[in-house]
Amino acid sequence: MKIASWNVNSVRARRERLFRWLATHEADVVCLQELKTTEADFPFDDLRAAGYHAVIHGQKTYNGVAILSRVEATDVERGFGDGGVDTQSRLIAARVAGVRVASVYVPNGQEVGSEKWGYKLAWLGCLRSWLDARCSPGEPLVLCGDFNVAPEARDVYDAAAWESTVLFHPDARSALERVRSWGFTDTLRIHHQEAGLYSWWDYRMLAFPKDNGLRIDHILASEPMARRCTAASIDRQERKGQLPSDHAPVLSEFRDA
DNA sequence: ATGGTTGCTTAGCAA
Repeated sequence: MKIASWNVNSVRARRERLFRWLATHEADVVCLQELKTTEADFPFDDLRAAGYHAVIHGQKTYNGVAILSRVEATDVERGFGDGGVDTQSRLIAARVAGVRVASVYVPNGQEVGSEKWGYKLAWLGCLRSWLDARCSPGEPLVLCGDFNVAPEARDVYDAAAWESTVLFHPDARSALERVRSWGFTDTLRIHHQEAGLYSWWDYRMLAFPKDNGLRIDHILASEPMARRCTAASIDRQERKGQLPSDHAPVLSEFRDA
């Protein structure tokens, strides 16, 4: 099973690129983030024609997450399901061919110390609570998405400079580690140890040509899935050319149970 | 050096 995760930064703006990418990579499951649209404007019909079912937790203008799958998903959950205060569409989970898949868009946090920063750290705490309450480390589970946090210095082009920002601040890294330590393995690091593997580059300041990137998109696997992980990669190619997303897709492959 | 770019929505915000 080939599983991908991609922050498309508007599914409408990325429509052509998305369909071209799906046809090229033939993933079994694709988690999307930052749809920036509701179900009304989501291309369900064209995706069906391309061979994908889709379940989405949409939102107008901001956020929005989806799971595309060759096999139809069941047991769909939208949000933390706690009847709580979270009005932003940042989590969808479902079962696909015996594997539980979650697509998350963690808040960016904007500026350390801001209200949005507090929301980011609280949201990551809610994600850990959701895992504790609704999931088991012993089940086949993959948690995919834009976490808006780079785990380690080797995931950041200039760690010292980025440590004071929301994407690599020690408090953000601690909050991410608290999620990971629930029982996940970072699948990219099963297969690749080198520094400089990035999934996001700022649109500004020639960040991509200079390779000033960070690895903030992750496919985390529970132990039963980590054992089955045979490959992991980042599709840096997709960041090139005219009007790309600012994120590259990340991919991991899993052998059958 | 608070710049620079993209998307949504239409002047300003979010990333």
